[in-house]
Amino acid sequence: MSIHFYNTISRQKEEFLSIEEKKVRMYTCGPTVYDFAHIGNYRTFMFEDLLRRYLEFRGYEVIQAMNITDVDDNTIRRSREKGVSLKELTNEYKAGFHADLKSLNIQPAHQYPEATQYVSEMIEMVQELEKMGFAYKTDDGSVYFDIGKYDGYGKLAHLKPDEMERGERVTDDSYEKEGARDFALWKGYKPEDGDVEWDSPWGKGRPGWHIECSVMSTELLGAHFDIHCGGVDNIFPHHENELAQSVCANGSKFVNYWMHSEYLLVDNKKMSKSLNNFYTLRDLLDKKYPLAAIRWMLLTTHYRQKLNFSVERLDEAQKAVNRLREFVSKLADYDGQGHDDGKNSVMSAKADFTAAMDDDLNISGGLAAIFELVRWGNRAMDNEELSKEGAGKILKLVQSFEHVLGVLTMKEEPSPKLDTVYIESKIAERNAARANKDFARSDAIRDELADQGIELIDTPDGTKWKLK
RNA sequence: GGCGUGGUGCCCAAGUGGUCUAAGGGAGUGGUUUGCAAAACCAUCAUUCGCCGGUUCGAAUCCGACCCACGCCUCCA
Repeated sequence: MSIHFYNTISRQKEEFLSIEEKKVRMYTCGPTVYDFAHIGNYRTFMFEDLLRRYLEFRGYEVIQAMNITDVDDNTIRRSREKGVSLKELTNEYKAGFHADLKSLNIQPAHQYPEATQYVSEMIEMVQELEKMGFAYKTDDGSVYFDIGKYDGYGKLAHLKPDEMERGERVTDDSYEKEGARDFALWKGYKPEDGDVEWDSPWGKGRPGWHIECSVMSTELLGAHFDIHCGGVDNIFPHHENELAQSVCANGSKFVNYWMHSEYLLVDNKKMSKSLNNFYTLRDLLDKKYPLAAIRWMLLTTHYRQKLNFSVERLDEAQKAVNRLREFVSKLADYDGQGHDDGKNSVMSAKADFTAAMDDDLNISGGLAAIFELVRWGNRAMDNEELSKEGAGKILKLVQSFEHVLGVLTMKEEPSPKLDTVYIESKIAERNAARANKDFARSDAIRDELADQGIELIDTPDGTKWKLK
C-alpha cells in the first residue's frame, strides 16, 4: 500500500515517493505578518499540520520549514499607517501567529525563516539570475524576471502567459517593465518605503515578494525537496514565480509535490479582509467556541474541498470530539470480563483508516473508520463482551490516531473568571438537597449555575461540571 | 474572454462502472440510563445521487448538452 497525493502541477493523484528513504522535506508557505491571521488562513496551516502528522503516522521523519514574510508592500504600508517601525509591527503579529498555532495544537515547524534575515542570499540569487540572462534591470533600480526566457512558465498554474487577460493593471503599476507580466525580483527604493531599504548592486531597495521563498527553501531544505504547500491562492502568481526562479537559478528540479488547500468560505464567499467577512481565532474564542471544535471543523473537511464556515458547524464539531473523548475515557476505565480481545476490530479500523488517508488524506473516510470502531467498542463494552486487554489495545490504536488528529488532548484556555470554590460549594449544597429528595431546591441550584454557563452532569461517580 | 472546482438524505460529507437498495458525523425519532434532566450509549433514518439525453448486461460513478454555485487569470492561506 502506498500513499497518493494530488499534485497541483500534474493535476492528478500521484504515488508519493520521498527523495530520501523515510524522510520528507516540506516547505509550507507561512503568513505575511501585517495583521492577525483569520481562520481561513489557519485552514491552510491546519492542512499542512495534518499532512505532516499523517506522514509521521506512516513512519516518515518530516523536516518542515515555514516562512514568515516580514517585508512586503502590506507590512510596509501598515507600519507607516500605524506609525511604528517595520520590526515592531511584524514582531507583534509574529507573536500572535505563534500563539495561535500553539492554541490550535499545530505542531511547530522546525524552522521559521524570516525574509529580512535572508536579504543578502536573495541578492545573490537575483545576481545569479541576472548573470544567466533570466533577469534584467530597469531604470528605477528594480530587477525583473523575464518570463519569456523560461519556457516552463505557467506550468504550475496551467496558465499560458499570452492567453491571460490584461485588465487595466498597466496603468496602476508604477514600475517599468519590458514585458507586461514579468515580476519583480528586486524593487528599487521608493519614498513610500520609508526607512525600509537594503544596499544592493542595483542601488538601495528591497526584495520582491517571491524571491524569499526560493532562497529560504534552498537554504534550509536544498534546491530539490519533496513537498511544497500553501493555499490555492498561492498557486498563481506566488508559487509559479518561485518555481521559475528556483529552477532557473539552481538549474535543478525544485519540488516533487505541490499541494494546495482550498478556501474557507463564509456564506459561500471566500473569507477575506476586503469582504469583511472574516473571523480571527480570538473572535471565536471570545464567543466561547472551544479550540477543539475549531480544530475539528478545520481539519475534517477534505483539504481540496471548499469549506463553508458557520458557527453551527462548530457545535457539530464539538459533539463529535466529545463522542471520541467519551470513548477514550470509557476505554481507560473499562474493567469488564468479556472474551473478545478486539483484535479484528483493531486490525480493520487501522487498515481502513490508513487506506483512506493514504488516498490523498481522505479524512472523511479516515473518520468513518474511527467512528465505526467507536460504535463497535461501545457496544462491546456495554455488553461486557470486550476483555480488559482488548480495551487496552483499542485505546492504544485510538491514541495513534490522535497523533494524526491532535484534538483529543487539546487544552482549552481556562476561563478567567471562574470561581471553582463557589461552584463546588453549590454542587455540595445541591447534593445535600438531592439526598433529602428536595428536588425543587436541587433543580433551582442547577438552573442557577446553568445561567452562569456551567453545566452539571450527574454520574455514578458523583456530580461533575463543565462549561457549556 | 481564457482556465478550473463543486452540486449526494433535514444539515455536513465519503464514495468515481457491479459487493451502493450509497460510509461516517450532526439533527430528528424510539429505547437504555437518570429523582427529573443533561451528557453518554444503543437502534432507526436516501430504491436515491442538480437536470435532460446517450453508452453499457449494469452508472451517483463514463460521454454530450443544459442549469446553478464558487474560484483563479491583480495583493490574498
